[in-house]
Amino acid sequence: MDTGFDLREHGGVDVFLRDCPTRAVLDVIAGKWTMLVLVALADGRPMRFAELRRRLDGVTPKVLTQTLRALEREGLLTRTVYPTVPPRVEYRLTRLGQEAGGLVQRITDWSQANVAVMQAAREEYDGRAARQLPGAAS
Amino acid sequence: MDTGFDLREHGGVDVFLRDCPTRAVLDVIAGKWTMLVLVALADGRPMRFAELRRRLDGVTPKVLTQTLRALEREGLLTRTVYPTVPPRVEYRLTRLGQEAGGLVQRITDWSQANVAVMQAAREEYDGRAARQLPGAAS
DNA sequence: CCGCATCCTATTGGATACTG
DNA sequence: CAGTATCCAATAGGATGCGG
Repeated sequence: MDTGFDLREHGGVDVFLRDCPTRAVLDVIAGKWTMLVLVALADGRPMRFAELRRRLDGVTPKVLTQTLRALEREGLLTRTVYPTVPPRVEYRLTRLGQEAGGLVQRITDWSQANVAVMQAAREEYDGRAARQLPGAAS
Repeated sequence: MDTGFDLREHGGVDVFLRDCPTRAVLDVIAGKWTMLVLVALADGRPMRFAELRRRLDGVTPKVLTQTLRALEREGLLTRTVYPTVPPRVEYRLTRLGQEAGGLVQRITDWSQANVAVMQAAREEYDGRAARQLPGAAS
């Protein structure tokens, strides 16, 4: 179980070096749709491709597939094909995936609770920027 | 305080529509370095530009600036300039930012605890893929 | 129904050099 | 020290159409 990385060699738990394994995980969940998939499946209930596609409004099939494959590769998701006709494929988070989904859901819950605050911050920031760049027209 | 979005109009709390405000937040923290910045500053201690740059090994000044500005815009970070010479600029998470940082840190902690499992999953997945695409050479 | 193949664009991120 | 400016590369993401 050697991961080829020892935090102690690099001076502490909070150093973010180029080859830190945490980065690999972060890079995966940083995908545009990944966290949404994780939250959608966080409760452990399996879901079919089309259903996921509907819940993630705007995702194209290609990108959804890529996202699902990446999660499968990481061991967070299982893909089960039922050889029926028409074909039926179910996606379900593993135990590990559910843990991740739960953590991500905390973030989405938190952000929903603070949407208004952040929108206000954004507007104030943009307003300040606009005043400092007095622009040409009207 | 109207955000222009009412979840009830769209059929539930767990629908991820194109204009869902949660998406905006997710898009911000999904940046390649954003979560690392959030964790680095999660304890509330301010940090200077160069110090951050050292901790996020590999980040270029341009990208770090972009990341910091995005967080500032969202109201998660404050940028304080001390008009000394040489110049001194401190970055510090707001209360909101610290909350976010705490949540992200749970994810990084979790991923560090499960690095080995995920690496194993990755290798098994890749191995299976290699066996199914029997490749040309040797 | 699931999702791959192809092609294409846009955005992100990086390298390098330079400035207040 | 703390960035900005410029240019460039990578890749993520999207549109469309077909195949099992």
